[in-house]
Amino acid sequence: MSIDWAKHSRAVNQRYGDSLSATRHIRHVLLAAITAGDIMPGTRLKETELGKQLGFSRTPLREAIAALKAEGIIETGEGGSLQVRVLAYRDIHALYEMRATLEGMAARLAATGASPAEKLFINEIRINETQLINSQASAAALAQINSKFHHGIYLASHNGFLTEALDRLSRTMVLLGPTAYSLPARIQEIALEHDSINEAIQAGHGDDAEAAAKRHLRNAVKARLQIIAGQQRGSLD
Amino acid sequence: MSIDWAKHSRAVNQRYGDSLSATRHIRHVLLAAITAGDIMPGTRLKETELGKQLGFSRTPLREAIAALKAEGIIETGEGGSLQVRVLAYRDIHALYEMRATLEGMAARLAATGASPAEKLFINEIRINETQLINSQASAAALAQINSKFHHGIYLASHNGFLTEALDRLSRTMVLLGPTAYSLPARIQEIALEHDSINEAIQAGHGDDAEAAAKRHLRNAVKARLQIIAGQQRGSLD
DNA sequence: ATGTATACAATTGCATACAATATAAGGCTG
DNA sequence: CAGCCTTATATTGTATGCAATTGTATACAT
Repeated sequence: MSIDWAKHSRAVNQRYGDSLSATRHIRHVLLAAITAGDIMPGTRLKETELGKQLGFSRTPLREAIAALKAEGIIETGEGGSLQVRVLAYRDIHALYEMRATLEGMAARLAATGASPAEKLFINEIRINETQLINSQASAAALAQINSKFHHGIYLASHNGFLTEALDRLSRTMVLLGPTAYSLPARIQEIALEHDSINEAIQAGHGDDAEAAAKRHLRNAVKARLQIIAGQQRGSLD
Repeated sequence: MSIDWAKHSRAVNQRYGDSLSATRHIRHVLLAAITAGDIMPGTRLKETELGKQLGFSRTPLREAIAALKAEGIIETGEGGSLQVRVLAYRDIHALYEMRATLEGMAARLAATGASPAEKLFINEIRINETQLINSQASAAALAQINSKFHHGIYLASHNGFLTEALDRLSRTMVLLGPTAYSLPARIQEIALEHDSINEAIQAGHGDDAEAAAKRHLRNAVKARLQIIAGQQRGSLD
């Protein structure tokens, strides 16, 4: 069976406009397909086939892939074959360890350096999230508002390199599969943890914000491990 | 005047072997040229010209450039023209702020989690550095052993994402120009600061290691600002 | 003299074609 | 029948060519 590339393509056009270069368009489409779970880690990607399906020649496709390789989303196998990166178990810990440090840093900087407008913006997202949770929104919608909340904090750190590093980590995280919003019990916890972070930021307490963000991430690993344990696909693929 | 690409090409072959794909080879050569200061930030890169000089067609060249764009080393100007990324003044602070956090994290992890062999290895590099300083080695040689020292700590953190993020930052730093080893007074300070970090790691004191690394980076920014002030090229390029 | 429009040159973006290499299958030999 | 070598096929790596866009220079008008 084949993947519905047209759907992802439309989504990318809607999000970024249809004036993207082929290379950038393809990059976003591939990321969307991986995020949606249409392409699982370990899946082999064949240039000719992909190019035909996407309706582009191999040249822009290869450039998009070169960028994704530089980001660590796609890797080359032994014979130069391409595949979606497979994360090892210890990578999960390393990934969350990094995110804990960087999210902590971002939260601290946001608390101490965000403008009043930025703080209001973050608070608004937080309120929005509560409404969505109360209205039993879908896991996808919750994951999206969650992204917004975190990204708002990244931006408020006023550090472009930090923002980019965290964005990159987020993109890498999609390799782990479904988000924690598939766990009903975790949703309420997330809300509380986001509240702690938000409150510390609003109050301008750097130490508290950092600590709250780190706590949040520690709990996130735990939830992730729970999901993985639940999947129990075993090691025989 | 033209750049001596052959020199960089040879250096890359010597370092990585001559079996690299054209794309990867070109990527390393470009990085080397930027690091050496042969190509300054803001310099416009023309594909046709570069390809002819390097002896490759535009296809692998463009793929290498796509990777460097993803890394933030090369950026596209308004009209899609390529140029070496120009860092703004505030980028310098953001960059060092990031490095301080990540180097702190790496030093802490190295102190608490490095294997005995890794600790010995780091210590050996540190001793080596002292010898080089005492023998009045060149700035380039000192910069190289400095890289080794830091990279050794990255690896000892046992966190691949952290190592990669720090490597990436290091590559971005070459955009800032000459290293602090051009300042004689700074060399002795660096030795002392490295000693603090090393001692904390050897002793297994995570807090101390992190603090020492952060101190080291704070002083590094100061030295960097001094260099920039000394250059005083003004803002009229 | 300055601002603007138009034509031309230069450069990037994309596609196709070719070369090299890896994978897989089939036949041959021990 | 098993193992290995040979060959055919599939896939990646590289080169070239064309189209579209952008930068630049010159001429004209204000």
